[in-house]
Amino acid sequence: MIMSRGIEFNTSPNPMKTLAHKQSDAQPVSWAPVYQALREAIISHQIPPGTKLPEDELSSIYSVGRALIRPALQALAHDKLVRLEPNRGAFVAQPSKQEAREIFEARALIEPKVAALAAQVATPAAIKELRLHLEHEHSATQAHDDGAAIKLSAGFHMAIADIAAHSIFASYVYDLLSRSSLIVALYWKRRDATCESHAHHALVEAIANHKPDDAANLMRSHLVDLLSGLDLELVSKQDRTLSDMLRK
Amino acid sequence: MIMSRGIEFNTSPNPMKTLAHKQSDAQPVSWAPVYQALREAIISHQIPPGTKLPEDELSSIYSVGRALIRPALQALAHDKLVRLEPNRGAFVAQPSKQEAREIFEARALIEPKVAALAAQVATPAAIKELRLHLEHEHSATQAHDDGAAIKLSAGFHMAIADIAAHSIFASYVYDLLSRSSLIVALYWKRRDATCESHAHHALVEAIANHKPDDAANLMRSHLVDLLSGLDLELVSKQDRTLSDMLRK
DNA sequence: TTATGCGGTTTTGTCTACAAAGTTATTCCT
DNA sequence: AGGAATAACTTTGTAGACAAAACCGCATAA
Repeated sequence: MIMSRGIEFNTSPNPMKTLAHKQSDAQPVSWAPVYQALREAIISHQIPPGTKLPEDELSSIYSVGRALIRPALQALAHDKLVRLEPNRGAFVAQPSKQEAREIFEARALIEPKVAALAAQVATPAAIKELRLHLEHEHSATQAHDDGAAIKLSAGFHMAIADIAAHSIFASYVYDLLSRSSLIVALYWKRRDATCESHAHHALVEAIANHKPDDAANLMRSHLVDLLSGLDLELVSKQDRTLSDMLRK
Repeated sequence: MIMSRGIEFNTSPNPMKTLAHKQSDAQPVSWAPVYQALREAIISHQIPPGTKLPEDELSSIYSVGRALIRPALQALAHDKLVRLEPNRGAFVAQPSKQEAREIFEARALIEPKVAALAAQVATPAAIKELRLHLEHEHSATQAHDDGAAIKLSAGFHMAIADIAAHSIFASYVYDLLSRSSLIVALYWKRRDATCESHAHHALVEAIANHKPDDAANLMRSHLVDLLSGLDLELVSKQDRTLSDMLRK
């Protein structure tokens, strides 16, 4: 078993349990471990955007045949986490600034609605778990563990989507969050990530007190804050592709 | 070339042009013709929900190797149009009533926003095309061509999403519309589809006059109308799975 | 008569090999 | 010396074959 780069996966009976949060479209297929491992590695910034993902390299890393690598890459391509170029191979996606803006616009529409739903149906147990999540975030931020902080921040939003118990919205939130992770890797400019925890704290209170409107508004402003931490000033699409070509 | 069931596809340079409306995530891969043909067949109710899709049958129908069938089925599974059961095969998806409700809730959130966006940015050319679309719908309804009417009705919503020029929202609308097609196949109770064209007409006017709020409200009420045409009264999830087992 | 166990058949899952396309480096010509 | 064409190499795309799992029918026993 070759296990380089520190990427690991187990072949337990239910391989989808690998992730911290349950996957909305969990299909118990055999290439799931590869998919999950790669997805985790991309989302947690272990593999930077633009990295080439050669099939036989992955094949030897995970010690499975290429037949299991291909569907995993295809699934990641459908998630827009990798870009498949015919006869060229797979690369970790690099969302354009335009895409980044649109993703955050979509989040600004969907996540407030999800937060309101969560505030309506949250059980005491769910709220307790949410507070626990907040604790973890806080300790990760204090320990300056950037990787864990990023993952936990996304996990907080996923947890709210789980509470809302709406499979469609949840899958969209998962989709947008994973792509947001790529956006953060590319366009994050502010290094002081302290501003977030206060917003999360207020959100938990609104949800715990069953105030849907407050939760929605807090989520909306929180997303505006997040967006303001990105460097997305206008560049024309032509410039973007030109610089792409020059850089490459 | 074996072409049964009337399903056809061409292998033109850009196989994605087969569909009436451009696909948001158009990847110029070789299995695209199979994917498009199957997707079209499912959406247009040529293949009813629950139908098994054996790999080698599809392989002989489209006269391609199974290696091209598998990724196509996988992509359709990601779209939630087919369900992949390990070691069992692929089946056309059968959304539960719960899923159906959630899908229409998602549409009720996203499509009004998209309609408002379209009303803001619609060009005269786009409006003209929208009116043309309306004409086609009208003639299909008058000719009692149910299949065409269903497809054109969805096409109208897709056209609005195209005008809005927001790739994320557009892909979500496409996703929700294709799944709505399955829902209609399963749960449609009203056979008089005449009510729709008036709502579409009013929507076009709101978009043409650049009134985003009106467009959003019209879209919202239109979706409520559509939902009321479905038979989705409560059945407990336990009952649902039980009846599933009995029926199968 | 009904239920259970066994075996054949069908269908999916995976691997290996070959073909095609792309990329890179080298060489030759200007 | 610089640029273009060509050749070698690398990587992906596709087909075929084999193995494993599930399904169906039949026989046998309670």
